[in-house]
Amino acid sequence: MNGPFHPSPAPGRPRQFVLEDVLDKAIQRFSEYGFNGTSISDLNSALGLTSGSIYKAWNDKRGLFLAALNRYMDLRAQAISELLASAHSGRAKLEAMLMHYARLSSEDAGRTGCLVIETAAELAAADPEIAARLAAQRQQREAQLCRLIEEGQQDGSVRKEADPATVAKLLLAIQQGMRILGKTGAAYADMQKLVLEALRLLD
Amino acid sequence: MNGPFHPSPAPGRPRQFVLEDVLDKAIQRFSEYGFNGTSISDLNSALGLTSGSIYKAWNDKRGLFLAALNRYMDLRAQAISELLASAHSGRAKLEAMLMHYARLSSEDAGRTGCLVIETAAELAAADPEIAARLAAQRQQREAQLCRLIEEGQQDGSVRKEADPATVAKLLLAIQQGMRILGKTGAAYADMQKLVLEALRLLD
DNA sequence: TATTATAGGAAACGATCATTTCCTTTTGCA
DNA sequence: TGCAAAAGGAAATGATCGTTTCCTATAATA
Repeated sequence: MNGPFHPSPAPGRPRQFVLEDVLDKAIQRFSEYGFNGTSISDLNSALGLTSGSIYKAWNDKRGLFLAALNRYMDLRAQAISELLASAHSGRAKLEAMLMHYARLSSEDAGRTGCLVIETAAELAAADPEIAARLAAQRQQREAQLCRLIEEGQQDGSVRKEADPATVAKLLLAIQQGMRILGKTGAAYADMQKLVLEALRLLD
Repeated sequence: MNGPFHPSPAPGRPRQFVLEDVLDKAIQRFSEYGFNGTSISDLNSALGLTSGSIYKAWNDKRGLFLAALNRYMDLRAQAISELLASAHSGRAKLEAMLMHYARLSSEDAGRTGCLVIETAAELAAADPEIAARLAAQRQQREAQLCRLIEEGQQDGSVRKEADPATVAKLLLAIQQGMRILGKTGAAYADMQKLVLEALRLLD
């Protein structure tokens, strides 16, 4: 009956913050300092919430982290989708995607880092459930790249001799590698040149 | 007078463990679980040392971590040096180096991960001194790759039109990207194919 | 206006953290 | 054989951790 746009509000006092806004702050904090490097006390100031509110909303610290990780993955996938919509060949889409990563990996955004990579580095060995989540998302990203390469091979913008699955892995490695470079500082101009060089893989 | 090979031992009870052996265990532990994910209690069991011995040898947890990080960097640089010595063109050296990374990034070794990348992801924002150390080591690695590319351009094994500094950054990104792929599981055969594809950047 | 349901938030909880203390053990040397 | 010096190791320290408790505040509803 009640859709999300004319909701009858849940009983009781309504939440006084916007979940998504707080998750964005959590993404920033966890990306820079990691899960274990962020205490609840840190989160109290970073999110502007007391422990009570955090635990009511997400059960525990790990629950908040998972919510932030999921939102991060969603946001990034959505940004890529929009990017791809405005490019009109397999190669143009791959170029747009790589240039997007050049921007993400440069300057301040680069130093903030990628929450997925931070999580893989910090928690893959310690938390099998999170590791499985990361593996699944990587598989999706790899498949997406593979489709774009095949699209490029069909429209003639990508060389036909390339093995799509292998090039997809390689491009994914380049994307993630740029993110690591960004953690210790990368100039946008350098990352752009790097991407232009990487595009030779499609010729 | 006394060289390191016929030392008059330091006064007092001699250390009952080999520093390097313990550091290797610390490298393993920190690579998998990170600095903040490893407690002194964890180290007691992982290293087989009590807290007293750890603190006498390295002052504190961070001191042990820095010693492990330095040893890790040294070991890896040494392995690469040996690899390069047995290759005889710029391209062959770059190929050997990339194939070395394919091995490091695959299977169990890949899941263990790279301590440098783990540290960049976890501590670059929180510890400026460590961040500077990482930036310096990255600069060295980049310069080494750059020299190998230039060597290849001179011996004709690498295309002369490539900008060595840019290709160096790109190869470094590929190496580090492979390491991230390895954290969520990578087959050696796939990483090998990835490297062969990447070598097209040198044509 | 009273009730019910949930959020906000301060304070307290036990557990675990990194580190230190202090005593024992092992070495070289007088 | 006793002393100085440094390592090994158990136990204790204070701080901080994640989490819970409990009370207040704010909403819809009867």
